[in-house]
Amino acid sequence: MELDKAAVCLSKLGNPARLAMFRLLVKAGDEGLAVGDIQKELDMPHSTLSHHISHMMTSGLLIQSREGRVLRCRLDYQLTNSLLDYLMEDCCKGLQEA
Amino acid sequence: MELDKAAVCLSKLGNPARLAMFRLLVKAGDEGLAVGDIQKELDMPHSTLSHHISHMMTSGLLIQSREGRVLRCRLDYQLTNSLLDYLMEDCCKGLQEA
DNA sequence: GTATTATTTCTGTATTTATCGAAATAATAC
DNA sequence: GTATTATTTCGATAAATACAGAAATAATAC
Repeated sequence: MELDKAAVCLSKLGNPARLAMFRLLVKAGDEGLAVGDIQKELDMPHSTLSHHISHMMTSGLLIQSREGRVLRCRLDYQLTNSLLDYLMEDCCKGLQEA
Repeated sequence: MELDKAAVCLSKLGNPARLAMFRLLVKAGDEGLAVGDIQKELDMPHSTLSHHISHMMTSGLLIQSREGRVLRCRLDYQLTNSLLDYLMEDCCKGLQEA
């Protein structure tokens, strides 16, 4: 992963409401959660929640798919893992590039 | 780790300049880096760099120690690992608390 | 068609964060 | 003591982000 991409993802996760949402989705796993389910857990105005969801989508960490009237949210686990790997990449190898 | 603590750490890492600094320190390992070394790599005004360093310190991810005229920066690897662990904790276990 | 449910988009305001020059502090050298 | 080096703190301005009410869209049910 590139630094700028990682920074965007981390900045999105760095908000308590969005991190709480992320944690719910981690627990939910591949099934994901409907926006309404997230709303029930986090209890915030619709517009605020939706704003946070759209932040998460622009980072790519969250993927939405419509199921009738319901929008279901899932994490992109591959991207999530790339992000976590990136943080510790080349640990303790020293500063020289390559 | 608690959600709010994790959110603070992630928000600090979510800035490109600070993430670049974090990555340098990951590569540097236990030796860490002097502020001046970081400055050389990142090339930004002293005051801006110092501001970012102080952000990293308030999160606890970065620890400074004085060595004569030089301030040396190291990562708190234990905290860093707790943060990474926290993100994926209880993955796919479902939403019920416990 | 109208009503209901689920969710987003719009729009504005409040708050936080980023940036950086100039002045200040801390340590060593002379 | 003065000078030099390393780094921070202060203070101001610019930019980004968060928040939430009201209106809009999308899908289903009737």
